Amino acid sequence: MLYSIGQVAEKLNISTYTLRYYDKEGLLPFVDRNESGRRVFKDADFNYLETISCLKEAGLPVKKIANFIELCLAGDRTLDERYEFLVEQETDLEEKMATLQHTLEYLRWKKWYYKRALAAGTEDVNYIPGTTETDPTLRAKFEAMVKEGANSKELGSLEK
Amino acid sequence: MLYSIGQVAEKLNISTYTLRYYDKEGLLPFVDRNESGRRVFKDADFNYLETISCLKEAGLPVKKIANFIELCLAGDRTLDERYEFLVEQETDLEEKMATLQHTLEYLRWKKWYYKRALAAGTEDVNYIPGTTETDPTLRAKFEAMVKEGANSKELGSLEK
DNA sequence: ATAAATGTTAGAGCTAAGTATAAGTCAAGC
DNA sequence: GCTTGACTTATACTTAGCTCTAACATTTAT
Repeated sequence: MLYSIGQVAEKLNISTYTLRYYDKEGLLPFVDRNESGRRVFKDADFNYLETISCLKEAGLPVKKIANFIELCLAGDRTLDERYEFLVEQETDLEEKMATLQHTLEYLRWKKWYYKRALAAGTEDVNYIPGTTETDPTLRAKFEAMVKEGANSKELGSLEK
Repeated sequence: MLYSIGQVAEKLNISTYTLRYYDKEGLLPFVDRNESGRRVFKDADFNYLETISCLKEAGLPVKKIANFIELCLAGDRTLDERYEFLVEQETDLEEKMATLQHTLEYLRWKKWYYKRALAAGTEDVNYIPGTTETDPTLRAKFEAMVKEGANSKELGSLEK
């Protein structure tokens, strides 16, 4: 089964512009051309396209992805390099997810903060009396509540 | 306690250029100026700066963050809007983390794929014999191995 | 009191990742 | 045989988020 650039674009939900851009940047050296110079994608190419999409999702710049694809086409002598590359990406992504987890916890704490303020009708309930600074004991209270109430009614009341 | 733009930049590990850029984009309307027009940050501002950094971490564009900061300065009448904003960001981030989890799983699968290839000295062990296409039963084998071997020696052998 | 450091603004420049345009080629349907 | 639509290349434009420069002011240390 063979595919034109337009068909691939549609399948992957990206534009033909993007695909040509990727090709120019060296992400698609495996794509064949027909007699009149048009790109012809084959089924096997979708494996590469999946890898490209995954590495993009992981946040890698196009040049690094091009690099990896190059290694893939270079044959068995680059197997170890490819493995090390993946180990590195795994580590980076794990770190990224850990910081996103902290970000998420911050958002939840702020949600709780505003829920409290909404209940009182004013943000003042979260401030040190007489100031406009957040009561520094408040976050600890929130954390305690999350900890004990995980999966219970306590947490349920945090949700919508 | 008061801080110059340079001191804040150092604390936050960002450049003064970036801070001025943020100010220009409306992220820092709470920052005061002294008689000669220089920015003067106060302790209370670090709460906002923490929020800004969190929202950046979550991947929000600068304009949306400026929007939220504006709501914060508008007083209690925007409490509900701020709460809804946070709910939306929480949802978006949860979705983002779910797709990153898939990405991570793909990276681990590929790591396993290359570990197999390395052990054999050639990628051919992963192909349908005679072709250059990946054996389609392979990923299921990997998934099964992950599932049963979670936290055991099986998984340990996947690591370095 | 003078040099060095730090600040100010306006505006130019840079990088990444597309996105669009122009001018042309090619294959299919009427 | 001619129009339509999908393709080709090269090149220009766009957006986001900085990053830097220039020209000038102010503050700090010697």
